[in-house]
Amino acid sequence: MATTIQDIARVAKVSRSAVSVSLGSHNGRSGTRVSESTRLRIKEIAQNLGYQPNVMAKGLAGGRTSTIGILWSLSGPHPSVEMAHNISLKSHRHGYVTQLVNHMSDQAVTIKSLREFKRRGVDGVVIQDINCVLEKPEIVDLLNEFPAALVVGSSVWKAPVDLIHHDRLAACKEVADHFAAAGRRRPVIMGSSMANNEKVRAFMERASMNSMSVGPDSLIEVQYLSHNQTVKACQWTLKERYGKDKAIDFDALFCMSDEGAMASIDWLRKRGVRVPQDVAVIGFNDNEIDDCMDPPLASVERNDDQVADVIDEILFTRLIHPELPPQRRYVSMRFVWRESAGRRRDTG
Amino acid sequence: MATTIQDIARVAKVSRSAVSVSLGSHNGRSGTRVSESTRLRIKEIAQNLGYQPNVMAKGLAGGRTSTIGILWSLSGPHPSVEMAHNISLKSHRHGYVTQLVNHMSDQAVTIKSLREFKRRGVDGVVIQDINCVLEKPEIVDLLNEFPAALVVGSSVWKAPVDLIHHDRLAACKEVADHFAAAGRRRPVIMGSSMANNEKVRAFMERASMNSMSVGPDSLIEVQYLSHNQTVKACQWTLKERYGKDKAIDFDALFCMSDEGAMASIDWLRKRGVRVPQDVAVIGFNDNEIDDCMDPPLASVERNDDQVADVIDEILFTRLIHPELPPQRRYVSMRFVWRESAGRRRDTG
DNA sequence: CTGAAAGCGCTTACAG
DNA sequence: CTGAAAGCGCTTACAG
Repeated sequence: MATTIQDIARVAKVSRSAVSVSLGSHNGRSGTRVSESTRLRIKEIAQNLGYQPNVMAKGLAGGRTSTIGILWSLSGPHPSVEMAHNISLKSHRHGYVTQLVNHMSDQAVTIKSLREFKRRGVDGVVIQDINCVLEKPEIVDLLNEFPAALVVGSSVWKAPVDLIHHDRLAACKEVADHFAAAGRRRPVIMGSSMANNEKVRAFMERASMNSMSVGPDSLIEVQYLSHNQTVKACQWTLKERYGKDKAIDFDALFCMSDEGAMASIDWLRKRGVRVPQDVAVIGFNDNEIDDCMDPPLASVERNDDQVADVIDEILFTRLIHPELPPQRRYVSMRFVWRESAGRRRDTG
Repeated sequence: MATTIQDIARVAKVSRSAVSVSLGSHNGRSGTRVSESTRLRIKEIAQNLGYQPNVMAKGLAGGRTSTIGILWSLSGPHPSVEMAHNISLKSHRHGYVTQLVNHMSDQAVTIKSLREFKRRGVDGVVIQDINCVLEKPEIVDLLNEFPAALVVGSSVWKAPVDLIHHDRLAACKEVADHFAAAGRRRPVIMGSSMANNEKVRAFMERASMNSMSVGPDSLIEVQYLSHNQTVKACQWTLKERYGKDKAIDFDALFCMSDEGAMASIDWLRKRGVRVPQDVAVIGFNDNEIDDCMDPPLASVERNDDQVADVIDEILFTRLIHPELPPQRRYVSMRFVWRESAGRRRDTG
C-alpha cells in the first residue's frame, strides 16, 4: 500500500537503517551515520515516493508520534472547549495531532488518562489544573515520563514541572475594588462554588478589605444542570431566592460567566431593577457580544490567546530541548470595565 | 514497565497467541480458539495484572486502535467546535479517543488528513461536508478504507457511504416564510456568502416566491477577520454600507449567526431603528442567551445534539457490523420564533 | 482444541 | 563510515 522504509532502501540500494537514520530527526544521535551525499539521495527518493512514516511503528519502536495529549476540564460555557481547540490548532502548525480528554479535575481520571496516553505513544501532554488538586506525586511522576509535559494551573505547583500560572484571582480582586470605588455596599457573587472556590474567597476577602458588607449570604450558589443551561439555572436560582417579592438585597453582582450575567440582567430588568443604577453587574470571560448589550456588559478578560501562545512556546521548546530547566510563566486575567459595572465615584 | 501479553502468557503458562485470542474482541474469528475455562482464567490474570494493551502494537499488527478521527470545518462562531467536542464526548463513552482536524472544507487538506489518519491506525472517521464539495472519487475511496466512515453533510451524497443529511435549507425557507407572514417587503441576509452560499440562495428564492423584493443587493456580505471578530466585522460592514446617513433600505434581517444579529441590533438601536417594529431580525444557532435579549432574539436551532446522537449510533454500529448496507439519516434545523422576528400579521 | 512462528514498519544498539 | 540483527507488543495465518 503505502511506501515504507523498506521500499526506499530497495530503490536506494542501502540498508533500512541507513534510510531510517537519514530521514529521522535524531540526526547524529545514534551511532549510525550516513554520508551527506547518500543522505541527500535517500531524502530525495523518499520525497519522490511520497514516503510518510507509519506513526504506530515509529511509536512502538521508541520514536516520536507527533501527538499531543490535552487533559482539560471541559465544563460550563465554551471557553475551555475553545481553549482546547486553540491548542489543537497551534499543534497542527507544528505537524502534531492532538487527543483531547476531559479529566473533570479528577485525580483518578487524570491518572487513567495519562497511562492511556502513554500506551498511545503521546509525546507531550498539556494539563489543566485548578487549585493544585492534581499536584500528587503519582501524577507528577507520570508527567515526567513524557518527553514534554506542561501544567496550566490557577496556582503554582511546588513540584518541578513546566508550568503556566494562569491567574484569575487578581482580576477578582480588581472587580471587588471596582465595586467599592463605585460606591457599592452589598456585593454578591454568583456561580458554582465547587468550580470557583478560590475566586469566591478572593472576591469576598477583597470586598471585606474594602469595607463592603459580605458574609455567607453573599454567595449565590448555582447548581448547573448541564451544558447550555446557564441561563435557566441562573434565573431559576434567582427566582428561588427572591421569588416571593423578597427585596433585592444587593447592589453589585459578580457572575462567574457572561451568560449568567446576561440572564441575571434580564431577570432583574423584568423585576424592575435597573442596571447599573440599582445593581452593578460584572460577568466573566469577556464574550465578544458583551459590547452589544444594553448596557454594555463589564467582564473579565481571560487572556486565553496569550496562554495559548505560551503553551505553544514552552511545549514545543521542551520537545526539542529536554535538558532545559523547568519553565515558569505568569499570565493574568483582567477586569474590563463597561457600563453595567457602574461608574467609579471619583471619576464621576 | 507496563504489563504485556507476554507477562500474562508466562503467568498463565500458555502461549502469547492464546492470550491475544482470549482478550481480543475478535472472539471466534481467527482459527485459534481457547477453551472457555482457560479463557476465563486468562482474563482474570490479565485483570489482576492490570493489563492494558499497547495501542500502537495493536494497530501495527492490524488490530483496532479505538481511535476516531474527526474532520470538521472549524471556523466562525462556536457551534462547530462544540459539535466536535460533543462527538469526542460520546466516543469516550465507548472507550474511544478522538483526533480532531480542521479540514476547512478543502479537498487537498481532507485527502492529506485521511492518509494521516490511516498511518495512525484510526478506526473510524466522521467528516463534515458542505454542499458536496468533498464528494470526489478519491475521497470516497479513502473513506471506504476505514472500518467506519460517516459523512455529515448539508446535502446528500450519491456515493454509497454512511451519511447524515443535516438540512439547513428548510429552516432558511421557514425564515423567509415568516418574514412574509409578518408583512415584510424588503428582506436582507447577512453573512459570508462563501460559507453560506446555499443558505443565501434558498432564502432568496423563497423570499422571491413569497413576493418579497430581493435582488443582488439583498445580500450583505461580511468578510470575517478572524475568530471572535463577528461583532466587529458586522458592525463595520453595516457602517460601510449605511454610514453616510444612507437610509436603512430593509425591513427584515436574517443573520448567519446570533452574534451577528446581536451586533446588528445594537448598531440599529444606535441609529434609532427599532427592532422589530422597523426591522425584524433573526439570527442563527439559537444561542441560549437569545432569550435574555431585549427583545428576545429569534433564531435557527441547529439540532446539533440530535445529530451527535445519530453520529454516535451509526458510527459505533458500523464499527461492529461492517456488513450492513450504507445508512442514511435526516436531521433538520428549525426556525425558533421570538419577538425580534416580528409578529405574523394573521395572528395579530 | 492449542502453540510456535512470521510479520506489521519502524529505531537503535551492535558488529564489521 | 555503513549494514545486518534484534526488538518494540501485538495479531493472525499456519502447523501440530
